Amino acid sequence: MKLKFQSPTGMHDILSEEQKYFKKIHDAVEEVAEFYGFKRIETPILEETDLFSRGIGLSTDVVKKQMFSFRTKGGDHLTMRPEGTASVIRAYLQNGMQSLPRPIKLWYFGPFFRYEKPQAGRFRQFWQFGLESIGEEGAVRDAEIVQVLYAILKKLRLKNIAIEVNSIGSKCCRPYYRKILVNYFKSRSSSLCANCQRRIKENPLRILDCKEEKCQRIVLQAPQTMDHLCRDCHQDFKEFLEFLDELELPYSLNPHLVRGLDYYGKSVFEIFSSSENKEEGQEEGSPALSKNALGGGGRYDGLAELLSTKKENDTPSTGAAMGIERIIGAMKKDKIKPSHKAKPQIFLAQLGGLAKRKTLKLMEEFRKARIPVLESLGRDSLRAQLSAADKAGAKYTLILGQKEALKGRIIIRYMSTGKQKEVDMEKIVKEMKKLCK
RNA sequence: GUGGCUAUGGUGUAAUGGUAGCACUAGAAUCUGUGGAGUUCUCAGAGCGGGUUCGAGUCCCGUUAGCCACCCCA
Repeated sequence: MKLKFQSPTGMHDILSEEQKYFKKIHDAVEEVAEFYGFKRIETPILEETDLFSRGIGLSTDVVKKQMFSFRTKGGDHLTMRPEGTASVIRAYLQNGMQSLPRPIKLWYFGPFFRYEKPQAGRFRQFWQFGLESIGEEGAVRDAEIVQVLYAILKKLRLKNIAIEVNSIGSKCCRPYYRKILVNYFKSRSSSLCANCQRRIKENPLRILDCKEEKCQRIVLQAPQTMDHLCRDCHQDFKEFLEFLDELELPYSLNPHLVRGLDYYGKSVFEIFSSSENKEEGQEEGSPALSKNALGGGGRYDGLAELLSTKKENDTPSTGAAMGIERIIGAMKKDKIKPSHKAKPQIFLAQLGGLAKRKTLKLMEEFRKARIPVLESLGRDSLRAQLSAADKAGAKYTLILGQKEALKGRIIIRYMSTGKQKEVDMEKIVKEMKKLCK
């Protein structure tokens, strides 16, 4: 098929089938987040490039090679947002939310952009929702975020949700731990994959997350962050786990969990949906259980300060984000159908110019009465209209012909039996309201 | 950024290198005021560019896109 135009690589139209899933997820997020006191915020899709490069970290993949950046005619450097947290903190600072009672709890839902090679569950334009809880420290806020994410997934009836948690320490202990880790890896660098040998310098924490088998073996023996936390961070993490226990959340410790964005510190977590791999056709040796990251988050205490020119008060914050398309993927694997709206049961058919004019007006009356109706105003033959009504699965067809229009009457046709009756035009909306109950 | 697989109407598919066919969908007629079946008709196809060959949907190369894996992440 040759098309003159095609959507850009990794960017897709979201058609009505998919919209049902989006709506279902959006509604679940809205309901749960609002219940927990989060307020909706929507930030621009474009931001100054520096907001991300400073906020997310210059050495991260996201900033180094995944941003859609460009220069405006006026010379500004803008970037299509690759994630939400930096924007939300910018909005917090710009709108003087420092003067609001803490914590400031916000949620968002929208499209994000990363220049990557698309594959399963990974697109260049993708949708996320996120939660940010700004201005209060304490593990209870981290636990609350996890709880809200979990509640949303549960509301969507997802099964097999797993949460992995870790603490990567903060300013006070991470540098020290990093040094120990570097030493450890250096002494064994010959057994690491090429990638990880490079990482020793650039981002040693990420080695913990490497999937190469030989690296995994080294990582197993590596010093763990948890053993090198300062007292503060240790206490904080302990409390975090206690809250999770109390909430009876299905979490497990993953000492190798590190997040890809620089602003994280202390508690971090990721949420997975695992599902049995039972695709049609025989899969060649794929694992019986596939684990899919739906989202993740953690604490980012220093970000507000980093993004501000003034001296900010301490703004300890925590948050998380989840990928909509990935949740949809998990829903499909779990065979969860998005509830679809009841289909309209009424079809309006018309014959002749006068009737056509009246039909358009009649539609408006049905709309005001909140009764959905279908039509086929473009077709003139009654046969074609009835056929369309049938295909649409209408229960009743209202037939307004020239004769009826002149008399101020209209015909109700019961599609299953073929019986018809004529009623006054004025009473039709009321009548149908009764029938459709 | 690296690698693997794939590419035929709107959709799903078929054709030892030799006339691009089928099904569904859509539109219409049969029936100019009455749907569901039948019949008939219509719209509509090789991603793009090269090469091999008398001849390419089929083989080769390139390219683009899609899917998948690595990487990274949501």
